[in-house]
Amino acid sequence: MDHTELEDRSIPFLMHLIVGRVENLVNAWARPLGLKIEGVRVLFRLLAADRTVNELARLTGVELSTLSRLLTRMEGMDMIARRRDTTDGRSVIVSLTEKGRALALRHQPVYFKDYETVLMKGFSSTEARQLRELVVRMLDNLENSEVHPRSALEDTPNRISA
Amino acid sequence: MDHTELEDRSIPFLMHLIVGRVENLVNAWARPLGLKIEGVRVLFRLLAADRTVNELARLTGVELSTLSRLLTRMEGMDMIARRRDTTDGRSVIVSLTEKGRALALRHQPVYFKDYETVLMKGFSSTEARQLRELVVRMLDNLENSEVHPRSALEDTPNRISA
DNA sequence: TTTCAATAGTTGCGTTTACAAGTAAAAACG
DNA sequence: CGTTTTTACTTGTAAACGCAACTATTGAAA
Repeated sequence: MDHTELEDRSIPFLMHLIVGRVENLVNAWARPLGLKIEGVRVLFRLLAADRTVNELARLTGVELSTLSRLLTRMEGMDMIARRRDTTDGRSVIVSLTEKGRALALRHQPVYFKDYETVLMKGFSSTEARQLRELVVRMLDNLENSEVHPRSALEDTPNRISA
Repeated sequence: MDHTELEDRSIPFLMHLIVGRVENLVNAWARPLGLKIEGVRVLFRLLAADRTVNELARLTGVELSTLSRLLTRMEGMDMIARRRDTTDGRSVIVSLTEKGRALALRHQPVYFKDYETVLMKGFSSTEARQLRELVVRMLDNLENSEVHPRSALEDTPNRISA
């Protein structure tokens, strides 16, 4: 697709396209492992430390119920293990199995570099730095603006039937 | 969530978070209309011109079968109409109904501005321009790099059982 | 032509998703 | 303490997703 054809050149839409394509690439890459991008994120995240399900959800951006079922699958593939926290019986601690750790260790170094490399090909180090800064600020904006844009209804004088 | 906690500050992941949050906001905004973000995109896109299903898919980034079913729903809500192309019997031309056009016209001006405004709050015009340029270049990189990063399997000396 | 291939769109189907409801443990309250 | 609320996670359910298979039309090949 030639994006120059796109009339909608808004930042959110362009970013949507970029993210979608990266996810497709990563999903294809991770298919032989039986994972999709969320699973890959979980795997790599657990390299740094064991995590509760809640922490994992927060850190990977995966919805909680989705994550719970993903963990069940990854458990079945012997990549991760769940154990109940002994000090807080509500929490479940997720950790890598030996197999999961080997997998993560083997692929992590390549993974992050590869995708950022493709994405930011031809970027000067200054541009790369600027981009990262701007992206972080956008995320800040989203999190600090508790005030949502007005809804389609508030915006609408006469009610539209669903 | 405080993104400063995130260890993974890679551009793809940060963009993933941003896009996800924007989609949630837009979905909430569009719920009273019976639409989600893809439907909103279709609606606004059709303001400029009638389109075939294929064109719409390409222009909105929605997968074809998903789009087909979305169109059926939007047809049921009397927002769009489908008619077969008389010059090419394979194509279906999608257009706005009167109701759909009114809806799109009412909301479009507000919509784009609102979300870009939230996202890029506090950005100087220079920063905004830089961001747009960098984003477009990332999209270019994805589309020109036909060479995918090597797959997890090629990368893996000993095969991992699925 | 007749046949074969390519394009456009829809639908069948198994998987995944997200919201909400459910279970269970801990914390807060009185 | 007993009661209520909050927190952590899982599961039920209906809807949505994407791949692949299918139908139909057009284009190319021989």
